[in-house]
Amino acid sequence: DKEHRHKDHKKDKEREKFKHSNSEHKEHSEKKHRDKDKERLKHSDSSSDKHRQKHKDRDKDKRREEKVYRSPAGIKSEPEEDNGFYPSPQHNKSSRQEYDDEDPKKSSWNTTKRPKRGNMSTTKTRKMRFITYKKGTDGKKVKKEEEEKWKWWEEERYTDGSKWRFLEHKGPVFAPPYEPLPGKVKFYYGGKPMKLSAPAEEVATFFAKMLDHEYTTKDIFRKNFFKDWRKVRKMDMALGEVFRSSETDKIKEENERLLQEYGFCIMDNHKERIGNFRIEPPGLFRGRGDHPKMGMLKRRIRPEDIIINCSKDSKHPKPPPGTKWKEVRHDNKVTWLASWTENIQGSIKYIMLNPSSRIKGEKDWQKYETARRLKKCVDRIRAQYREDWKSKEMRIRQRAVALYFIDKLALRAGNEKEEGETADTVGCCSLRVEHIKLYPKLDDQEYVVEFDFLGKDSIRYYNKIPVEKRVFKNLQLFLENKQPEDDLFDRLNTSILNKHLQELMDGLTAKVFRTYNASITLQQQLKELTCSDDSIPAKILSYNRANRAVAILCNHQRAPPKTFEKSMQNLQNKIDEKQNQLSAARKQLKAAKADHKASHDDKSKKAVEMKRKAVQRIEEQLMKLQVQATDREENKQIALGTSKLNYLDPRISVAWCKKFGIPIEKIYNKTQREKFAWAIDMADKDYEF
DNA sequence: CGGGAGACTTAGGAGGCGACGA
DNA sequence: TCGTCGCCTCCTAAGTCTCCCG
Repeated sequence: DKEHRHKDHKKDKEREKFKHSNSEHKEHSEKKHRDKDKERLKHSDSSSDKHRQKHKDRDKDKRREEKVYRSPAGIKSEPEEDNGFYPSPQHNKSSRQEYDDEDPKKSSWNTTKRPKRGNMSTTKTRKMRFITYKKGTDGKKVKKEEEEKWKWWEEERYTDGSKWRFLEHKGPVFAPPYEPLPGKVKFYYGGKPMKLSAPAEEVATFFAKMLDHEYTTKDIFRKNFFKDWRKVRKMDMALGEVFRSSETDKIKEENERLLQEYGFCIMDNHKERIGNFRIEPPGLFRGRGDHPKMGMLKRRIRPEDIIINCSKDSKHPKPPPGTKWKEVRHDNKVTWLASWTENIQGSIKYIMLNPSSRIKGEKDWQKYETARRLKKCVDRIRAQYREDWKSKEMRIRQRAVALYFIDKLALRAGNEKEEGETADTVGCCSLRVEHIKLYPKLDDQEYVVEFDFLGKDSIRYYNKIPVEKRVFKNLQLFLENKQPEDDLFDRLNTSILNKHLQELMDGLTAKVFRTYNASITLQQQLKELTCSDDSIPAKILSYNRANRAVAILCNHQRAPPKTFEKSMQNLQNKIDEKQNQLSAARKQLKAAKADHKASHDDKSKKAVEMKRKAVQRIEEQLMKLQVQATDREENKQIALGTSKLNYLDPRISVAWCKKFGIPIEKIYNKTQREKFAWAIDMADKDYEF
């Protein structure tokens, strides 16, 4: 249970094992510190203002002016063009821009310099073959399924900030309405049966569904739930038994049919998959970590809550019979198809496209191009922040130390959060005094900083790292005259930091460092770990290890699988068994040898050879099992998926596969291959991040 | 300039499903 | 054939960052 994580001491201890002072690879040579940090920098009014309680009124309905954009004609059938095979590194490169331009100023992702996206309807559609493997009907045969995929990455992009010209979709799928329990099922309160209205009953079932979950034992959860449930029951009394049961039964649609009907949209002449076309069903809010709002009722979303976004000349989606949309707008400066305001935090939720879509893919690609531009100037930036450690100004020193952490430890930026609205988690800029400990000497290391805080999703970050003396002295200075709950960087926030970064490099923000460091680490690790004469499984193990190095750097953790101990035990049993087999085989070999010594005949010689081979085979099998066990153990609390999906430039992996003859399916599953189609198509074996 | 709304990315868990071995 | 286990998909929370308004 995740929210126990930071409280459960044992688990924390376990986690600690996997965290170590990583990131040494980014250590740069340090000049001798002449600066004795003599000048004392004041931070008189330090931490006061950042701790103010903030209030806000989220319910204000600030409806913006409706923006209208003219769109060109609708869907046209895509021209058939067969160019290339899958994967196809040999596409016509001349037809697209080069993105790895040497001069960052000229980079094609620089918004102002971006080449124009032509009129989409005149652009010839480029396609690639996308192959998926499926089981045939006989259950055995593997069927190759080829599909033509649009190569959006070979087309020009919009330069005017618009995201599309034409957008048509069918709107979201609503959660099926509540079906009341049969009359004989009764609700008992204080031992007495009690009649509940359908809405009250529904909310009661939300709780009931979670009964075997840890959540329901939590005080805050129960309190929040009961408070909201009571509201529902009060409403019943006022309104009587009015429950919208109009569209009850016919909702049991086939999932596939629903997907086919609502799962796609037409954007700029192309059919694209929608990411989340289902509206989130009502239920009890499950926050992560120690969330003050856990257990609150997440209310049902109705058509009247939904804002639809589509192009004016498209066939607008129809609301369910007897209902209306909140609004239909035509804003092509955004990518979402529908949105609504959620009632727990008052934030907006969106329906957007799948990661395989052009609109997401372009953005993803752009993200890695920005990170690659950082690669070109990271030395300069590092030199600069090291220089800034000596600044006379407190704010500059804080900025420089924070940036150093973000770079070295891949910490998140750390926006300020509203107190009491969410779990108490922090990132770099929002670190508090209580989150770090300084050790001038620890074991055999000097100037060690110990980090211990809850980050995103209340995942604990624990790390002890030696830092440079100047950083250490600065930290001591920042800590002066502060309480544990005061901000470590009281003169800094993410907005200040990002503004500074923007000046250092166009498009640079704090999170670019995470992307950059993750990708460069993968590339380095792959270079280091891959042996060209290893077998394919051994190479894949190396890949996973490189991936794991990144996951550790980014602190991507998971709860150990529930069955972990058991499956580990099973594996261990297998290993033991193999070991027995091995010693048996060895004995037999010995016997055969003795036999051969005695008889010296051909038959016994053959027997010796046989036994020798058997021993060898078993040794190999044992080795394999042991490697598997190590791999699994190492991966116990590490989640590889997040970095693979969000931080690692897929072209590095693709290049690696091509270079070593690894089938791409070994490292990317179908979904991932769809998301990274652009990279699979364009990266050749020599790609350098 | 600060605060908040808005848009979009990043995140781990639940649950389903299929491969595989007993 | 059955049970186990690990992978995949879906889900939605929780971040980052930008923009706009007063």
